[in-house]
Amino acid sequence: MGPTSTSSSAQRSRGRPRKMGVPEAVATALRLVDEDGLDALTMRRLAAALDVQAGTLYRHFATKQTLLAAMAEEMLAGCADPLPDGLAWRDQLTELAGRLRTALLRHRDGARVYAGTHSVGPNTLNYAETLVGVLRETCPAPEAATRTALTIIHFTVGHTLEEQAAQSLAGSELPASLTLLHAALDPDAYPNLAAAEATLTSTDFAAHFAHGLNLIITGLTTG
Amino acid sequence: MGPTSTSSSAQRSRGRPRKMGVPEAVATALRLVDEDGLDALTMRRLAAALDVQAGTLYRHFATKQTLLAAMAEEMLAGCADPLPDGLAWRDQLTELAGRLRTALLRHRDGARVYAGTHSVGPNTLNYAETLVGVLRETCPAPEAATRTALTIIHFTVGHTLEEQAAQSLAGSELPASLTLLHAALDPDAYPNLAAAEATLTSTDFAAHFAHGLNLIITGLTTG
DNA sequence: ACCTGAACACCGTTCAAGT
DNA sequence: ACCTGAACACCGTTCAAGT
Repeated sequence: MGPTSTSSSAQRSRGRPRKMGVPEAVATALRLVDEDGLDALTMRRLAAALDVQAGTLYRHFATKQTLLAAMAEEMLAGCADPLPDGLAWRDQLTELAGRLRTALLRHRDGARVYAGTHSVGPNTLNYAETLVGVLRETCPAPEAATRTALTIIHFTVGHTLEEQAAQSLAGSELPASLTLLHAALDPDAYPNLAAAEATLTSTDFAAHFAHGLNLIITGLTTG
Repeated sequence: MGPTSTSSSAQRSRGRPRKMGVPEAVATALRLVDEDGLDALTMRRLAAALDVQAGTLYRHFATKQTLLAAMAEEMLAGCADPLPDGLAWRDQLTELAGRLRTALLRHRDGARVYAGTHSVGPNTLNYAETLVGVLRETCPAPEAATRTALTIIHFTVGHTLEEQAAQSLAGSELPASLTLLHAALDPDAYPNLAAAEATLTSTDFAAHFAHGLNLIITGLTTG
C-alpha cells in the first residue's frame, strides 16, 4: 500500500522520529511545564506532545507521580558538580544551597515539582552526599550534620516555593494581590506588618534567601 | 402530595438542616481532607457532603483556590494567641514556630494546603504580626526582622511538608520506600549518606525541627 | 513486544432555568 | 435571592485488541 521504496525504518521516522524513551518524555514534560505551568502538565498533553497515545506513557511510568519524580531528578543535574577548590566551608554551603535554589528556579513551578516527589536517583543522592559531606567536616556530631543538611534543604524548598508562587502570580494578579494585602494591613491592627510591608512585598528574593541561609550557617558556628 | 401537616420549614430541615455557609463549608472541607487526604478533596465531593449541588459552591467560593485559602486561614486559628508572660525572646520564637508546625500537623496534608495558598485573613496576619513583633525587639535592622520571620515560616513549611509526606506514605508504601532508599545507598558511592541513614530515616521529626529552628535562632544572636 | 482505541470513573467550572 | 440540572471540556488510568 505504501510506496515500495520506503523502508520500514523510514516509515517509522515519517513526521517526527518516534520519540518515546524515558529521557525524551521527561525533557518534553519539563518543556510543557515551562510553557504552561505544572497544572497544565497532563498525561494526555504529554502524550500528544510525544505523538503517542496517553496509555502508552504507562509503559514507561507506573503513575504520574513517577513521572514527576523523574522530572525532579533531572532538574538536579549538575547540583553535585565538584566544588571550586579553596572554598571555606561556609562558602561551600552557600554555593550548594544556591545551586539547589537555582536548579528549582530554572523551571517554572520547579519547587512544586520537587516538593511533591522523593527521588532516589543519582543527581538527588549525589547532591545530598555532597552537602552532608561538607557538613560532617564542621559539625561536632554526625547526627547534627544530617539534620543541618535537612534544614538547609527544607528552607531552600520552602523559600523557593514562595518565590515561584509570587512569580507565577502573573501580570494582572500580582498588583491585585498586593493591593489586597495593602488594604488588609491596617496600621492600627497590624503595626509591625505595616512597617514591614516594603520588605514583605520586595521582589529581591535573592536577598531574602541569603539572609535566611546566613542565619542557618551562622547558627552552625555558634551552636 | 406530601403530608399536609408538614410545614415548609420542617421540610427544609428534613434530613440534615441546610448547611451552607462559608464556615460550614470550610469545616466540612477540612474534615474531608482529614479523612481521605487533599487529593480526594473535590468540589463535587464537598458539595455532596454539604447536601448541595456542585455549582452552588461557586456562590461562596470563586474558585477551588479560594476554598483552599479559607481552609489555610482556618487552620491558623489560635496561632497568634497571647504568649505566656516572662518568656525569653528565644523561647517566644520557639513557641511561635512550634504553633505553626502544630497547626499544620493538626490536619492531614495541612502543610500542602497551606503552601498552596496566600491568605490575608486575620489568623494569618495576626500570626505574622506577632512573629515580626517578637523579632523587632531583638533584630538590629527592621528589614532583618521581616526577613527572619520569612525564614522561620519557610523553614517550618518546608519541614512540615516533608514530615507529612513521610506520614502519608501509608503502611505498605513506607517500608517499600525505605527499602528502596537503603538499596540505593551504596556505601562506596555514598559514604556520607550511608553513615547518615539512621538519622535520615528517623521519624523523630520533632527533633529535626528543633535542630533547624535552633540553628536559625542561634544565628540571630551572633549574626 | 509495543502501541492504539476506547472505555471507566471521574474532574473544575458555567449557566440557563426553576422556585 | 438562591439553588438545581445539565452541560462543557477536560482528567488519570486500564486493558482488550491489533501489528
